[in-house]
Amino acid sequence: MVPERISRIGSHGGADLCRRCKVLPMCLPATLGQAECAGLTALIEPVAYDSGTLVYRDRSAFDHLYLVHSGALKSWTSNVNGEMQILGFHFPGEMVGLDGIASGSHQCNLESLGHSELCRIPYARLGILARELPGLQRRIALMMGREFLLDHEHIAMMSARPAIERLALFIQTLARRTGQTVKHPQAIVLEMTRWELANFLALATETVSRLLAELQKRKIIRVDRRRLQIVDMQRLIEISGEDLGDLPCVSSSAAG
Amino acid sequence: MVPERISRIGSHGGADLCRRCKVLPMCLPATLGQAECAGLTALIEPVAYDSGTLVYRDRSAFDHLYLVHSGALKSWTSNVNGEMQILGFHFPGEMVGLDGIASGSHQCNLESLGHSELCRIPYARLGILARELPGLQRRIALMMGREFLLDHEHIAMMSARPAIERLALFIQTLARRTGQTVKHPQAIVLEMTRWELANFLALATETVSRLLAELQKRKIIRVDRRRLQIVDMQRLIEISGEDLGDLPCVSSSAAG
DNA sequence: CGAATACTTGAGGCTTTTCAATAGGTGTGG
DNA sequence: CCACACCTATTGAAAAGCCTCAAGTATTCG
Repeated sequence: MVPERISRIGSHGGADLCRRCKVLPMCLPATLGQAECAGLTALIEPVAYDSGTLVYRDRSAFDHLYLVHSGALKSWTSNVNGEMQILGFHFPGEMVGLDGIASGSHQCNLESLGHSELCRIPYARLGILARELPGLQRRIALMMGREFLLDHEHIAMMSARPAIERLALFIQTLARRTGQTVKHPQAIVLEMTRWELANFLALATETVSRLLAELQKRKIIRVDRRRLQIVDMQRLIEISGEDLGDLPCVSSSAAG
Repeated sequence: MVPERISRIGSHGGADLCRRCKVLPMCLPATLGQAECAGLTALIEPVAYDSGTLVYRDRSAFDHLYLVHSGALKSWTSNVNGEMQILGFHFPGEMVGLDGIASGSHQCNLESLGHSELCRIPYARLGILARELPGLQRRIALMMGREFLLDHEHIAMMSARPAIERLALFIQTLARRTGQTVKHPQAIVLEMTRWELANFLALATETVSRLLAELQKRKIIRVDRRRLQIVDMQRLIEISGEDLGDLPCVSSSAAG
């Protein structure tokens, strides 16, 4: 039932790991100077996970934080009946593992959806380094702050009461987090199954399927299996009743 | 519509502010030594807010973090239709204001439910102090980590599909966060209205009212206006389908 | 190519919402 | 102190939305 943990050294790597990285602008070292960046890079261990494998397990010891380099992941817990509850999806540039900080052990499972690459950072050493590098300290706080906002978006999304509003909000957040521009929306790849999407939104898979079909019929999106294209962003925003602003904390706006 | 901001110097205060504080074991300085604690205390400004007043406003500048000393608060945003969406309730010992870290401006409103007292801490100076005091640095991370867990609990709660499960989970979390013991449950005071509770759980107020009545009829709780007494914790856990463990990060278990 | 999995579509039923009316509680002013 | 207004909470009946069950189609993987 529970997938085996499989990790291996990721293909990304090297001394200037971060400075070459394509997600640098939205990642932890975004605004760091060369020296600070080098200090951080020295801590990073690239790791990779195949579809369905666990990066960490609920109740396992918390030793590392992770930055998503490529791919997508889900974090989940199971209740007493053994039913999976998906707590969040995680995309490149985002920080993962924060659920372990409070108690010293992880409070959920982190599982790779497709193949994904992450940067693993020893938490204790990161804290020590942050004391020497104020820029890094600020940046860590910013990244954590962004995770709060993502959780709050999730909460707001689940509160949207007509199910189609929930779905419309999800598509918006997905577009932002996978780096879509509002003007020229590219095809989004849904890394998760309909079941996972439904679980995330607290809906039935059949409902998700039906509502995706309806949005397509109304020419707001085009959807074909895992490919999703936003056709009419304006109407998508109208349906969702909320225009999510830009994601904070990417390099251009990361002055704080 | 939006309440005026009213703040005044809180009645709690003094040089050994924290060391006398009744919520110390679950608060930021819980495990700090005397010197560290003194450094932190020097930064703290006690403030108090009356029912319905705002501690901070959506989009206002982020300069301070807060620790709840007494009372209870809600954080909320409004969507394009002007409808309030409650993102969380906040109780003594908890850290508030984290929504401002990522962008440098708050992303929601923080409003006092009843009368409440908070400890206001300048964020920039806290960061500087944390660099000198590793114990404080760890403690800040722990407190933030706890807020992640609370958000995840909220998400899991909203995913519980029969509404009565959601309500049962809420009552459990409320009992924990207001310092109830499992063995001798005291009367809990619901600081929020039924409307606010319903909004938080993404339910209709009428549904909340009906389900509270049902839980009472089944002799699992006793409820009278804002007073709520848990009668049968075991069955409450059975209904909710989840036994929430102890809240991490209180002083006894805050070694990490 | 066959089996297993993922997705779609339809029909009926049930939970929750909505609408509406009533009861209870709180605060103000006479 | 009581009457009144206002707000909050409760309760009922009807409607709607979403879920469950069920069948069928498509896709992936061995």
